Amino acid sequence: MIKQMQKRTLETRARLMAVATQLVAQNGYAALRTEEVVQGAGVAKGTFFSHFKDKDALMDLLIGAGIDRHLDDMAQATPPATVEELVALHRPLLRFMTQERYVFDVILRLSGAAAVEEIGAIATTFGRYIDLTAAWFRRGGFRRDIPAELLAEGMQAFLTQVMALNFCALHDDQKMEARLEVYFQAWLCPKV
Amino acid sequence: MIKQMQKRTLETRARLMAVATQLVAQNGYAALRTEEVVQGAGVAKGTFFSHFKDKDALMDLLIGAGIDRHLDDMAQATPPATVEELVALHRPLLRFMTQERYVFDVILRLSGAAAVEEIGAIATTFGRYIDLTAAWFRRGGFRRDIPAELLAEGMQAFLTQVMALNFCALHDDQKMEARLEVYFQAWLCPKV
DNA sequence: ACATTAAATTGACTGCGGTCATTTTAATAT
DNA sequence: ATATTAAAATGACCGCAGTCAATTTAATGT
Repeated sequence: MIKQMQKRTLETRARLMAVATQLVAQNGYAALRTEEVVQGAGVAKGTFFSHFKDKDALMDLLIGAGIDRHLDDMAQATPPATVEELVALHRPLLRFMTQERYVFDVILRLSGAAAVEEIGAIATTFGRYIDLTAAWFRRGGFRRDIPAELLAEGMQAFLTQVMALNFCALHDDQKMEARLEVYFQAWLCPKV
Repeated sequence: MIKQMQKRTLETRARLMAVATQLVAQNGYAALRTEEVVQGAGVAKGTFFSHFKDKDALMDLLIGAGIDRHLDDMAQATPPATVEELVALHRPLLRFMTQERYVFDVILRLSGAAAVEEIGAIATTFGRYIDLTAAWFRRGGFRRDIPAELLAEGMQAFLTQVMALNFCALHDDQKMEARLEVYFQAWLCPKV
């Protein structure tokens, strides 16, 4: 049966993922070594790369899952009516994405799919983010002279900007959120 | 004399830079190998790393110089009065920054200084970009409800966004500029 | 049972960035 | 001239991601 072979494959992959998740929980993302993962899973180095294109592909899944959890929470919450609420809703996501410089780098690198066919986990979450925030804007309460999708894309741009600036000097959550609020205000509620 | 020692140091560094520049002109940024650079300069591997913290530090200088050349041109040009002119002014810079995926990655990684003390070449050019565009906005012609500096920072955010999206699917300058115009219009000339 | 075949796994090997104890160079003191 | 000393240069070495020809596993045909 083909099922059998697939089963072995899936088991190995699940084992690799489980070990990787465990190691990340222990030592963080940047410290993850493929060598440790394969040792923990009891397979050879090459097996790792027959399951994942490269280390980034694994990170894409791990970090993408993390982002997804936060988007779930955001989708669950009541839609924000003010910029303050909007910023507050972003806090956990922001914290997750900037927990390590390495994590942010990976997100930046993988936030756009390399090709149309193979859209990665992180790139998918960015699409989700656009959909989610666009839905908020369609409910009204913010500027209406441009499409909600465009508003959402701008959010993404400013989110990235704020996180990038955050790594410039000293890591300071307070500053990050303050800056985000300024950007969001200017983008979502222009007073011309 | 202390001068003598400094001279040797400067000569070696200049030789490394010259060889690196030459190699990049030949094969592009991503293909540069430190091994080739030191061989071309006639020094040992370790010498490279006593002159540059890491490979990124060299790239910072090379790419930073490239960006600076384009900023020189932009500063020379007559200040843009419309969004179309603004986008047109960005064309060469945009082309340079997206000539290689690797170049864009390096720019993203180094656009924020890691620490306050050591602001790199690329990070400096981003400061220059803010100053330049802020000066344009202070002349008027665009929205005035927020500080020119903030407007400029938004430009940077959208510029990054457009370049990132550019690497998502097929590389297409036309689309990149079109998208940039939409963003700039919405950011600089809100019609609320 | 046995042969065939395709997928899954293996691990020695490569490429390349980066390190560091050691050696060389050259400026200054005696 | 010679000793001293600090900077500069050296290159063997390391860590780690990623490769690939060879081997094992397991499903299918006869």
